[in-house]
Amino acid sequence: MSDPSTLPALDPSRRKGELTAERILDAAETLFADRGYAGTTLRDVATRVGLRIPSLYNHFPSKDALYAAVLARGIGPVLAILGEFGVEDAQRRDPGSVIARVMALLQRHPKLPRLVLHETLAGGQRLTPILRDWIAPVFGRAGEMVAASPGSGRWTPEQVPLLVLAMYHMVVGYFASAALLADLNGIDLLSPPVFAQQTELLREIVTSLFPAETPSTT
Amino acid sequence: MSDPSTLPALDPSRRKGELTAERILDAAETLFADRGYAGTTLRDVATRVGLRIPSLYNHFPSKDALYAAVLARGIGPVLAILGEFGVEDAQRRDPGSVIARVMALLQRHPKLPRLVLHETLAGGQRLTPILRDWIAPVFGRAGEMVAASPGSGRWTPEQVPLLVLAMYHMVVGYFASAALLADLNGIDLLSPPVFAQQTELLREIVTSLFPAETPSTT
Amino acid sequence: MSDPSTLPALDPSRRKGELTAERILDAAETLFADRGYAGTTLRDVATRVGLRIPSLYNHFPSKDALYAAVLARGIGPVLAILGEFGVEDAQRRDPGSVIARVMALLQRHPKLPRLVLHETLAGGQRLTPILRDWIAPVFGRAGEMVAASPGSGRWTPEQVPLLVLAMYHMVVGYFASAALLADLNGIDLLSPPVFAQQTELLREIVTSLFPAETPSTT
Amino acid sequence: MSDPSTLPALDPSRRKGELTAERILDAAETLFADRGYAGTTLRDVATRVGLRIPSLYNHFPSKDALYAAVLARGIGPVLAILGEFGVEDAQRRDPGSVIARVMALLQRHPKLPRLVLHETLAGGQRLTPILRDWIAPVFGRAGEMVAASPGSGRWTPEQVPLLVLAMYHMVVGYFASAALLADLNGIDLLSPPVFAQQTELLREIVTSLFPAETPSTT
DNA sequence: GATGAATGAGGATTCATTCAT
DNA sequence: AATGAATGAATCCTCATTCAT
Repeated sequence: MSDPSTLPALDPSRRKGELTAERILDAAETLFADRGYAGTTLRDVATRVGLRIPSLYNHFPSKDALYAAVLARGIGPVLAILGEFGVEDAQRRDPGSVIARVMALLQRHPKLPRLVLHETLAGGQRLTPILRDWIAPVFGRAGEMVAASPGSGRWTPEQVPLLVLAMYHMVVGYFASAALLADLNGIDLLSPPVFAQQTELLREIVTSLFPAETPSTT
Repeated sequence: MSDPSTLPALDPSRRKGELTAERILDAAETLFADRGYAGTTLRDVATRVGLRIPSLYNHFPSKDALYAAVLARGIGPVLAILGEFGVEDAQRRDPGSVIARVMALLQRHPKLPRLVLHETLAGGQRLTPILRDWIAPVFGRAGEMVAASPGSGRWTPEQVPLLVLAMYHMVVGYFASAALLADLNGIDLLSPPVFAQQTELLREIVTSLFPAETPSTT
Repeated sequence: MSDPSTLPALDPSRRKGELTAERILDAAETLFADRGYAGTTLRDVATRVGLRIPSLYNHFPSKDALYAAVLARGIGPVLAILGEFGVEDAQRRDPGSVIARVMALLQRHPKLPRLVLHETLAGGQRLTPILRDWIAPVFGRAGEMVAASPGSGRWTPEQVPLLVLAMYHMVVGYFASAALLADLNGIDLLSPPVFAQQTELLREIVTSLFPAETPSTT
Repeated sequence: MSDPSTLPALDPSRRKGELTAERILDAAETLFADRGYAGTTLRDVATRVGLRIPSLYNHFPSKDALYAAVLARGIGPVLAILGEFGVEDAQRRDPGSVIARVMALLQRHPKLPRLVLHETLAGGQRLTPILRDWIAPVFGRAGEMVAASPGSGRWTPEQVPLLVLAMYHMVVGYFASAALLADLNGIDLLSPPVFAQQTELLREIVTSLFPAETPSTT
């Protein structure tokens, strides 16, 4: 994200300001993901960035705006990528690969699920528009993918949205529980081996739910 | 939860006192579940109960204690019931029925999952002991049940905890998303028909994952 | 204002609270009159009362509300008294006595003119409604009084409001300048002798403007 | 005030610089007159000029200095002109013409009275020296003029300063109330017709107070 | 058991100012 | 001359808590 070498020489002063904004976003993302909106203090953010509180206001006009920016920066790219498959993948024989790719994507944005979950618990009051505009379509497309999947014959149309939701929860909840399990059992869910195991598990679960071979007998 | 009709005529003053504590717990439970610990204010609680803030201190010594009491009151009965099956049910042929019963149990305590999820997201810092003492054993027992299930041959021992976790997330996440979906799509996940559908779906999913009859052929 | 001896024994606790509120109003009145709204800080008010800032919020919900209360408490009684004459006095032969009585009234509320003047300078933005409801009628009545005065034949109907305004400014401005002149020349405009002189002057001025005996010839 | 058209072609860069300072003074004058010192923010000033805050510091070393400059620029010319008459006019038969000329002068500097009034209310603490040096002499000269006026026989020497003050307040208060009345009644006191009426009214009032013809009969 | 009053600590935000660019 | 960034101080206000009543 902050890779100066790849960028053509910008006006250095602007560059610096943008970097600071990015660092603020990084700090805020972590804190919001950990503690939620109410539990996060601008003092925490500032301290983490190595600034004084008023300096934050040189980059974001309010705590709310900072939160929105964190969400936008986090959700945007993920949804963009999410939007890419779905068209082609619905036709594939392997729905399990989709969930594996989602996991891989989220592995690079592990704070996002917690961020979204905080919002979800709060009823999305603060940023319902963002959620409405961004998440709803993804759920819709996911439903279409499920419906188009080979093994979807098992499920009634009414079940499809709930099925998507359940898979969503399996994925998102995994990230949500990571911190707690690390604290409780010393197991780091986000460590590569465990993560690979989880991905494999999800793939198997999906495969179970969409038994691709079923139509072969027909 | 606060069901005065079932109580025999108590000494009115004492009963009133208990009722007040109960009413505070009710209000706090709702608010903590909705907004988390940091997002909930004693003012909110007091207003919801129809008291002034200092009165809360006649019943609970601090906000933290109130939170702990809410968690204890919420988690306790559920875990108690959860503890009952497991022994017998592990022997049964139908792991799906277990999850159905959990759903039925949580339907009567719908705020509990959100409460726990808030804690989970926060890393359980505030009340790790409660979680350690209460939740960890349940997970352990659930793992044993899964391992003892007829269809468990599919899963390696390493996968079992992750499998339990995934099912846990499917259940808990469902309650967590209820408020948001109600707000977003107008769908009330907690309405009886949808809830029944979800329960049935989970049962089918579990059945898929533990194909009880399959091994009969082997 | 705070005269406990005349009041029947109230519930002491309530009494105390009301006294505190009154003391806050006193302090705020002085400060708002001296420095205006923006120039007055709650810290100043609290310090002057001998409280900490948050305690102010036990009595007034916001700085704005405190300001409104100060204005209401200050303007209310004055306007009430102002409203009393006008009916009868319009019939009198001596318009100068009215202004003398206004001066006597304001002598007991010397901060009020400065308070109102601050508002006036600010365009009354903050409390236009109060001004509209309270001051406008007084001006209207004053205009009627002027029009009904014996010597009013000199003035055209269009001049009457401007005449009222000019007299208003003579009165109000006197109080506004008091602090400055005390500071600059050491003259205390509010000292009884000077004040009596000013009252007499105003009476003469008004008498000049409404030469009561003139109509006798007509 | 900032009338570029009358200026011969200056060195553009220098001219632009001066213009910027002038524009800052214009903006600040309006804001200080409207909201007083405490109620005016450098952000407001900068926004109104179309600059960022730090740029103001290229032209004025502090908010206080800016305020002083506004006052100096506003008061200076007016006092200069005010100083011109007095000598000659004291001899004239028509004291009403003096006040008419003051009004005409202030019509071109309508913010000045409000600026001064803000200072007056604040006790002149901030800029007492300016007031002492500039305003006191004017009052003194005005007193001399009044004493030298034909109709001054009515007034005792002790009354003269108070009389001057009262007339001062009639004039200054008129400008102070302009904004409020515009807001309240939609009457624009500064519109030419109303202003002419007010000037005429003041002339009549002064004439009443100094009945020039009186000595003729004796 | 309930509450008005008081308060230390801390919340987000604004302000005037400085400095490097 | 203009400005983005940074900041100490102070703004209004809220919070959890205590205490006397």
